[in-house]
Amino acid sequence: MSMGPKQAILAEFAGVARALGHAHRLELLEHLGQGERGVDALAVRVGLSLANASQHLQQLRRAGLVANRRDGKFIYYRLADDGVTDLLTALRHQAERNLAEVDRIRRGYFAECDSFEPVSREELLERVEAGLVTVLDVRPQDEFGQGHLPGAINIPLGELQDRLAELDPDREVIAYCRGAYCVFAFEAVAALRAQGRKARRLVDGFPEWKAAGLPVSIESGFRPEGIA
Amino acid sequence: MSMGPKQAILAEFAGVARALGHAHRLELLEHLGQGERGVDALAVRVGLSLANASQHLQQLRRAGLVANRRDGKFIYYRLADDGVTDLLTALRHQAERNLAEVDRIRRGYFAECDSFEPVSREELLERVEAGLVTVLDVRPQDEFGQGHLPGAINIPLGELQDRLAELDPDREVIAYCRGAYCVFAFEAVAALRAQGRKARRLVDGFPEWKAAGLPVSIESGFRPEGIA
DNA sequence: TTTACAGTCAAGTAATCTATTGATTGAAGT
DNA sequence: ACTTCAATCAATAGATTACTTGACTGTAAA
Repeated sequence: MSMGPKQAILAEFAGVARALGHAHRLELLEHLGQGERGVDALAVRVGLSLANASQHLQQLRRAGLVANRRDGKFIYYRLADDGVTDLLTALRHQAERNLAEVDRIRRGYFAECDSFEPVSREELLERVEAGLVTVLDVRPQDEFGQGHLPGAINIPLGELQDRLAELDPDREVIAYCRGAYCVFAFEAVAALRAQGRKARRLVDGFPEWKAAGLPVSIESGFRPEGIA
Repeated sequence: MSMGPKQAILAEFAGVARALGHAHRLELLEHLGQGERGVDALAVRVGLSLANASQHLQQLRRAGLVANRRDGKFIYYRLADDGVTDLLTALRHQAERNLAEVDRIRRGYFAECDSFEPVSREELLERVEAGLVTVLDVRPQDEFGQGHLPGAINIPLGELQDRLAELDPDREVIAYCRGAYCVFAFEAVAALRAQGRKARRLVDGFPEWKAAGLPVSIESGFRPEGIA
């Protein structure tokens, strides 16, 4: 049952990959990409029982993908480092390139919203510099508070209809949310276009922006817990 | 039991990750990184039964990580694209950064050989330009034939002692093999240093070189099958 | 101290994954 | 047609994983 050093190391790598091998854990990682959170908040957002979420989080911790800290009676989990987002991005790109099934699901659900090319990070930076666009963060308020694109306006998706007045009608809106497959930005763009506004979405979300080393704003005095 | 588009897509991503979640499959991918191979050759090299290797390869194919083609009665598998190597590299880096266990195994087995800093791809290119080093490929002959670094000399590890005369004693040797955890390069460097030669190893192996878009030489008329 | 709550642990069942065995398919050669 | 060989398929037993339930630990507040 013994094996060489290479097999031992490959077994460790395989352990990391297996930790990524469950949709619930990927969704937990997506939420952790927004900032650190308590177990209960994660469980609610991902739709898991508390015990189940706890166990998935511990698998991620054993694989070195997340870390945690205790503060009072809460335990906050966070991504181990920005490299985790890079690994998730590599996984996503691989799946998008070579899995017909992913493409089929994308086309089925996201077809109409996706008909306008998403905006790259570089293009967004240029157009913000030039003062041509409004950057719109459609995530819940607390996620916005833990970090967001500089100069972005936060209007959670549910409030968008009521707060349209806050957006300059003459400027194009570029919306973003949690990541490439978070539906918030898709729906926000669809809603804005239905109102006759010019709107596109950023190609991916906040965690990828941060992992790319681009500047991030944080509200002073944010509360890590609490659902807005 | 139904779920939204995001969950469906995350489940696909998880499937790709799960395909990477077994040491044998990672080793198969490492071998496929050298070039395409038949099922039997892979099974022998990785030490699996034919049926078992076949089934692992089919899992990799379902996940879109490898592709295959039939030629006569042989079926040749290959990596789906160079992005697979990128994903494997991202996985390796993540594990190296955050898993103490990987570090422990490295130290235990590779300590003495690793005491000299590995050479980066950039440094190798510079020193080859300047004519300062001999590049040594210690993989089996057939893997060399399917693609190797330009100007590299191929001496499989087992023949190194007998063919020392082919290496200029006054030039430093930079050895490489299949990848960062392939032991061939470690052992070649150790053997050369034991002979009083100057020798270091390239930081990783041939697949990473190729995936980085650097130039690759291929022997004309190579035979994909056959163990040297 | 007691109570309350966040989170973990332990145990059990159902489902999934792994590796082996032997049968089967598909292409070549006789 | 028959044989041969590469590879896949099918069926199985044993191991691992997922989710639930209920008990337990650690911290804070009454």
